[in-house]
Amino acid sequence: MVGGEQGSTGAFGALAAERGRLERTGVAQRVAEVLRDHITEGRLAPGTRLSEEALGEALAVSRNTLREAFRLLVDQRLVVHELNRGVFVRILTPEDVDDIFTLRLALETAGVRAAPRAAPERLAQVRIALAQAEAAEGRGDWVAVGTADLRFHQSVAGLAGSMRIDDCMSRLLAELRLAFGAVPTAHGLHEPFLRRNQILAGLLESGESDDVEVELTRYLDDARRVIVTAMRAAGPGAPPGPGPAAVTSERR
Amino acid sequence: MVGGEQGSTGAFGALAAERGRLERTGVAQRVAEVLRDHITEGRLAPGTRLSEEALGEALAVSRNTLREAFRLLVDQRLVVHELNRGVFVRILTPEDVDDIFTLRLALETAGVRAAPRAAPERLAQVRIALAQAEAAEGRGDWVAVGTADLRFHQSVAGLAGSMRIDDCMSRLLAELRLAFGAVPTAHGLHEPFLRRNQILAGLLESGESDDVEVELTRYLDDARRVIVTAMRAAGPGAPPGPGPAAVTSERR
DNA sequence: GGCTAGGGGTTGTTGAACAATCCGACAAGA
DNA sequence: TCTTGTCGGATTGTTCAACAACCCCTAGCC
Repeated sequence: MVGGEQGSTGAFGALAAERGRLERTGVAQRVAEVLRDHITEGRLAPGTRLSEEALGEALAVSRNTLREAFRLLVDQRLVVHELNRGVFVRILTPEDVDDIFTLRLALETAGVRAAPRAAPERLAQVRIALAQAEAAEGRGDWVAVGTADLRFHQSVAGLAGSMRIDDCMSRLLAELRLAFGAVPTAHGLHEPFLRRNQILAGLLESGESDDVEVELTRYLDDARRVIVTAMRAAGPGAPPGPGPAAVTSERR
Repeated sequence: MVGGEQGSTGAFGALAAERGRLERTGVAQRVAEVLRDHITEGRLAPGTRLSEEALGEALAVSRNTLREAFRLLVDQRLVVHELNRGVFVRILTPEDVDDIFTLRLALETAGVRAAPRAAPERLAQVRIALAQAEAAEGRGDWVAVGTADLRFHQSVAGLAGSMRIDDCMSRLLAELRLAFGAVPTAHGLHEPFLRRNQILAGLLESGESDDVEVELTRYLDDARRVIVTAMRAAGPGAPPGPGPAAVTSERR
């Protein structure tokens, strides 16, 4: 997430890929990660207010550090900041989901278009994600299927070989996770899309660029529709997660 | 930039659109704007180190507020933050420019694809930007031509009608401005691309979707090549701007 | 020459304080 | 009853000062 490397891969190019892991993180970044996990896992319901004082005490960090963490989360669109009112866990509207899928289509299309010229590692990533999804399906672990599904699409966009596209995409998918709180993670929801992921992958390997594109467009269109209708059905005011968050108060 | 409105336009729907204007801005945001302008106009050369102490004194804001502003600039990728080392004005490598154009192609392609279904205001924006560029050309104001050119492409991507695509795109173009410091703003540079903007617009109006796409691809490919070669020619260590920045020290 | 230890300077983090702002509640008036 | 004005509590915005942690550079050592 830091991003500003100007690369000079020395003789240890293989190690260079691991750079990001030892990138030392300040307290603020770690706080942001904790909050991000809580949000994307639905433990902090959308609309929840994140009080500086309460959270600062709960996490044992100063207000200033917490505010720094908030800025990172605002950057990822997981929370919104309103002047003199504080920060709130983002509420995704159906219109947001619509918008997200528009951008998603653009990014993934860029990926499949570049597929014939893509680096072998990138294609491998696609296969790996698909395999993970299938394995999770075998175990009946549907939340893992969901994760693998996101990773699959992340790597499809990754075929473009562009750092910025990767970035955009992961940001987008994190945001999309916010909507998953509204749609129950069920068998029937993921199963058909897993099949279509396999179809997509197959088309990708066979190099039928145009076919992949039309299938991808249909795929995303259907997925969008499923999520939007699920959101509309669940309706506002009914975030299904059991709300154990005592640290924070609701939005008005 | 705040973004989290969930609309309930009452009887004053017309006014609701103006909401964003009274969105008050904190000191940090204004500081960030000042710095952004200085950077994009080349008054702060890439690689310049932005010392918290020096800048805080120069702008008469506290270190904490300044750090808040830095976060916003990091978000826009205009500066990079290195832990325990500080923030530096971003140095764009040719690889970065390459990457930027990959994403740019994806976004603008999304725009032209949606052109047939685009809202009339969006199409109007394209025409306006083009007209502005032509007017600036008539005046011989080549920096204005450059600005209008960016706005033109921004509105092309805008045809997709997606808030997030607009966002991505403006972010991208701000970043691209960083590279413009390395390429002299000259007649010969902009003039051919202005012509091709006109061609693009013409194709857009006539609805020849496929033709627009291939022309756009060629266009961006050429533009990328021009900028990259210009950067390579200027080479590292020769940022052409006269460096009046006494507030800050160079990077090592 | 190459390596280690130390020092100067910068950033990271904290805590406290005050000002600005928002929100809800209460009261006064039509 | 409904609207409007005003007040007070609570939260955020901003600043300041201090210390710890860290990086880079240099001096000295082998």
